[in-house]
Amino acid sequence: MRNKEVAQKFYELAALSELAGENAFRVRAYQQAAQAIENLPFPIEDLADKEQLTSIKGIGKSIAEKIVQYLHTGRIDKLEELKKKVPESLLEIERVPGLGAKRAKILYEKLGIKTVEELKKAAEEKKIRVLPGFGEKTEQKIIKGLSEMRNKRIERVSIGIALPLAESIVQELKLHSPVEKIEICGSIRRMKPTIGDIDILVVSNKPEAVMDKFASLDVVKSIIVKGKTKTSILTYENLQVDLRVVQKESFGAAVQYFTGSKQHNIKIRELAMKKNLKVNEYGVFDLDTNKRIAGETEESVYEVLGLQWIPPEMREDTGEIEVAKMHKLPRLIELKDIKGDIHMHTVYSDGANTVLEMAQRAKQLGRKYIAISDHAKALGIANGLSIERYKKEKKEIEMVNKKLAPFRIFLSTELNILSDGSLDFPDSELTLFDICLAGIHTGMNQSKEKMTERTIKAMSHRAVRVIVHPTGAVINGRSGYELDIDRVFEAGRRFGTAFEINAAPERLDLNEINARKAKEQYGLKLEIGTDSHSVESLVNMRYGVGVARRAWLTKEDVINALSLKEFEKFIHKKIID
DNA sequence: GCCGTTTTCGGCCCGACTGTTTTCAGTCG
Repeated sequence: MRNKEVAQKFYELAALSELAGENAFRVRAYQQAAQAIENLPFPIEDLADKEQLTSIKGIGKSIAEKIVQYLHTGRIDKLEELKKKVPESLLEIERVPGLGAKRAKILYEKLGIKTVEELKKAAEEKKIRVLPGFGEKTEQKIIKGLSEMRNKRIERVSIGIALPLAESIVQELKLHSPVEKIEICGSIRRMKPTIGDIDILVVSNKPEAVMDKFASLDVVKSIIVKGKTKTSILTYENLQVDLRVVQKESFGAAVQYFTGSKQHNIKIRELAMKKNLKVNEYGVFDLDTNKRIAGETEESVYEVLGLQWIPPEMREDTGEIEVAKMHKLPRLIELKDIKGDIHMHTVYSDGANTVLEMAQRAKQLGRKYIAISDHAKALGIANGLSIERYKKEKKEIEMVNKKLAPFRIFLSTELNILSDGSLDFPDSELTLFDICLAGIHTGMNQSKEKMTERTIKAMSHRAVRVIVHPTGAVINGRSGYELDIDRVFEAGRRFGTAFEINAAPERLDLNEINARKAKEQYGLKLEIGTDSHSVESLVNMRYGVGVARRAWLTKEDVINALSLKEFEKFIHKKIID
């Protein structure tokens, strides 16, 4: 699958075209094509082979040709031409705050500046202020921007960090400042696995007091700007938090606007235009009368556009607007639909808490059942269990079950899919377990063919019901095993295997694209598990549910949303038949 | 360069802010 790689080329093409001063709409076309390719749920090579690239929205004849050329030859003529016209290193100059394509171009043409080093030198020698469209302030801003770039973080922050931080800020403001309404927006509200910055909206009759409180919170490392309607701060995690005060009658429109995604909002505004309406962060306006016709609530914004209210997690312009037009959006799974958590560890292997402690906390969180799935013996590093130790654990579970009934604990195991696809124990011994999970923990660098084969072989064991963290991807870390996910899903359909959405915020694997594909293209069931190694992580379920919602899943798609009774039926099915 | 329940040509999302101008371009989200 080369989608990411191809998309990258078109982002590059867009950026260089812009620097070369090409038609702005062509630049946008390249960007949109890049985004469309990035979000494809299947390899772009497949469509290229079938000569159906233009069936993708945003890809026409010209871009299709470029894709084909790139896939076959590894190059795009147009891109090479552009590179001759404008140095690639200008892309870095564009990233300096305050500079964009236009100014980078002027700097290059008038002063021959190609690198950030040259830029710094020219700014310090006061050579920039005399250029057309530049001035002393811009020059100062460049110098400041260059020094800030150096200590700026490069990666986005995990939602596991950003969401609790945002919640604590909201909590403080609610308790200690005069807020009437408050809402976390942006990518956090959409439950994206990684977050660039935090956006919070507030309605208040004393905005200054809210701003003052916000700017003096303990989490604030520095204040970026503090104005009447907007204050931006930097936290110690180097995360920017923007707080905006809006009018009550515009709150819904502002929440909609600042929730995004950008692509979703562009589509929304295009749709509005066709209806002779205008959507902005203040409301929806009739273009003839210039009157506001909606905006106090988010629902009203969607309603006047003839749309069903769209859950934030779906707002990525991947078809949600079209479905909302027909009022046929699925009823997405919610945290409260989750009845069990079947992936967690105890002190028996590498966990920090006992069976009883894990069970009590899970029960407190509203789960009706859990499965303890300690590591199996091949994972020595995690104190993996022998069959004898699992038998001991089983006795303990039986005792705790009596104590906590009707809450129910199942004995599970996280088996290792060994390098040849075999498991830690022979099938005859796997009957000890109520349900078996299996995952790859070693030999992650095998070829795509081998990784795919061993995963499928593991799935063929009748006791194995769930493949955990199926692609091995880690957020901001490794990108996942080489794996033919389509073959794995196809086999999953044959064997009745469920696939995990690992809810640990550093994993979130399957991701939304694969989870959605598993459901829509293969009709598979998913499992959402916290993979908890302590009682504290059991609350991570919400991140997994976030991914599930981004994948358009309903509670019917998720096995641990089954009631205790139904779940028991599920786990016995394969072993008995 | 793409696209069409008004269009195969003429459009293509919106507003704030800043700094540079003397009415606006560039950048940003």
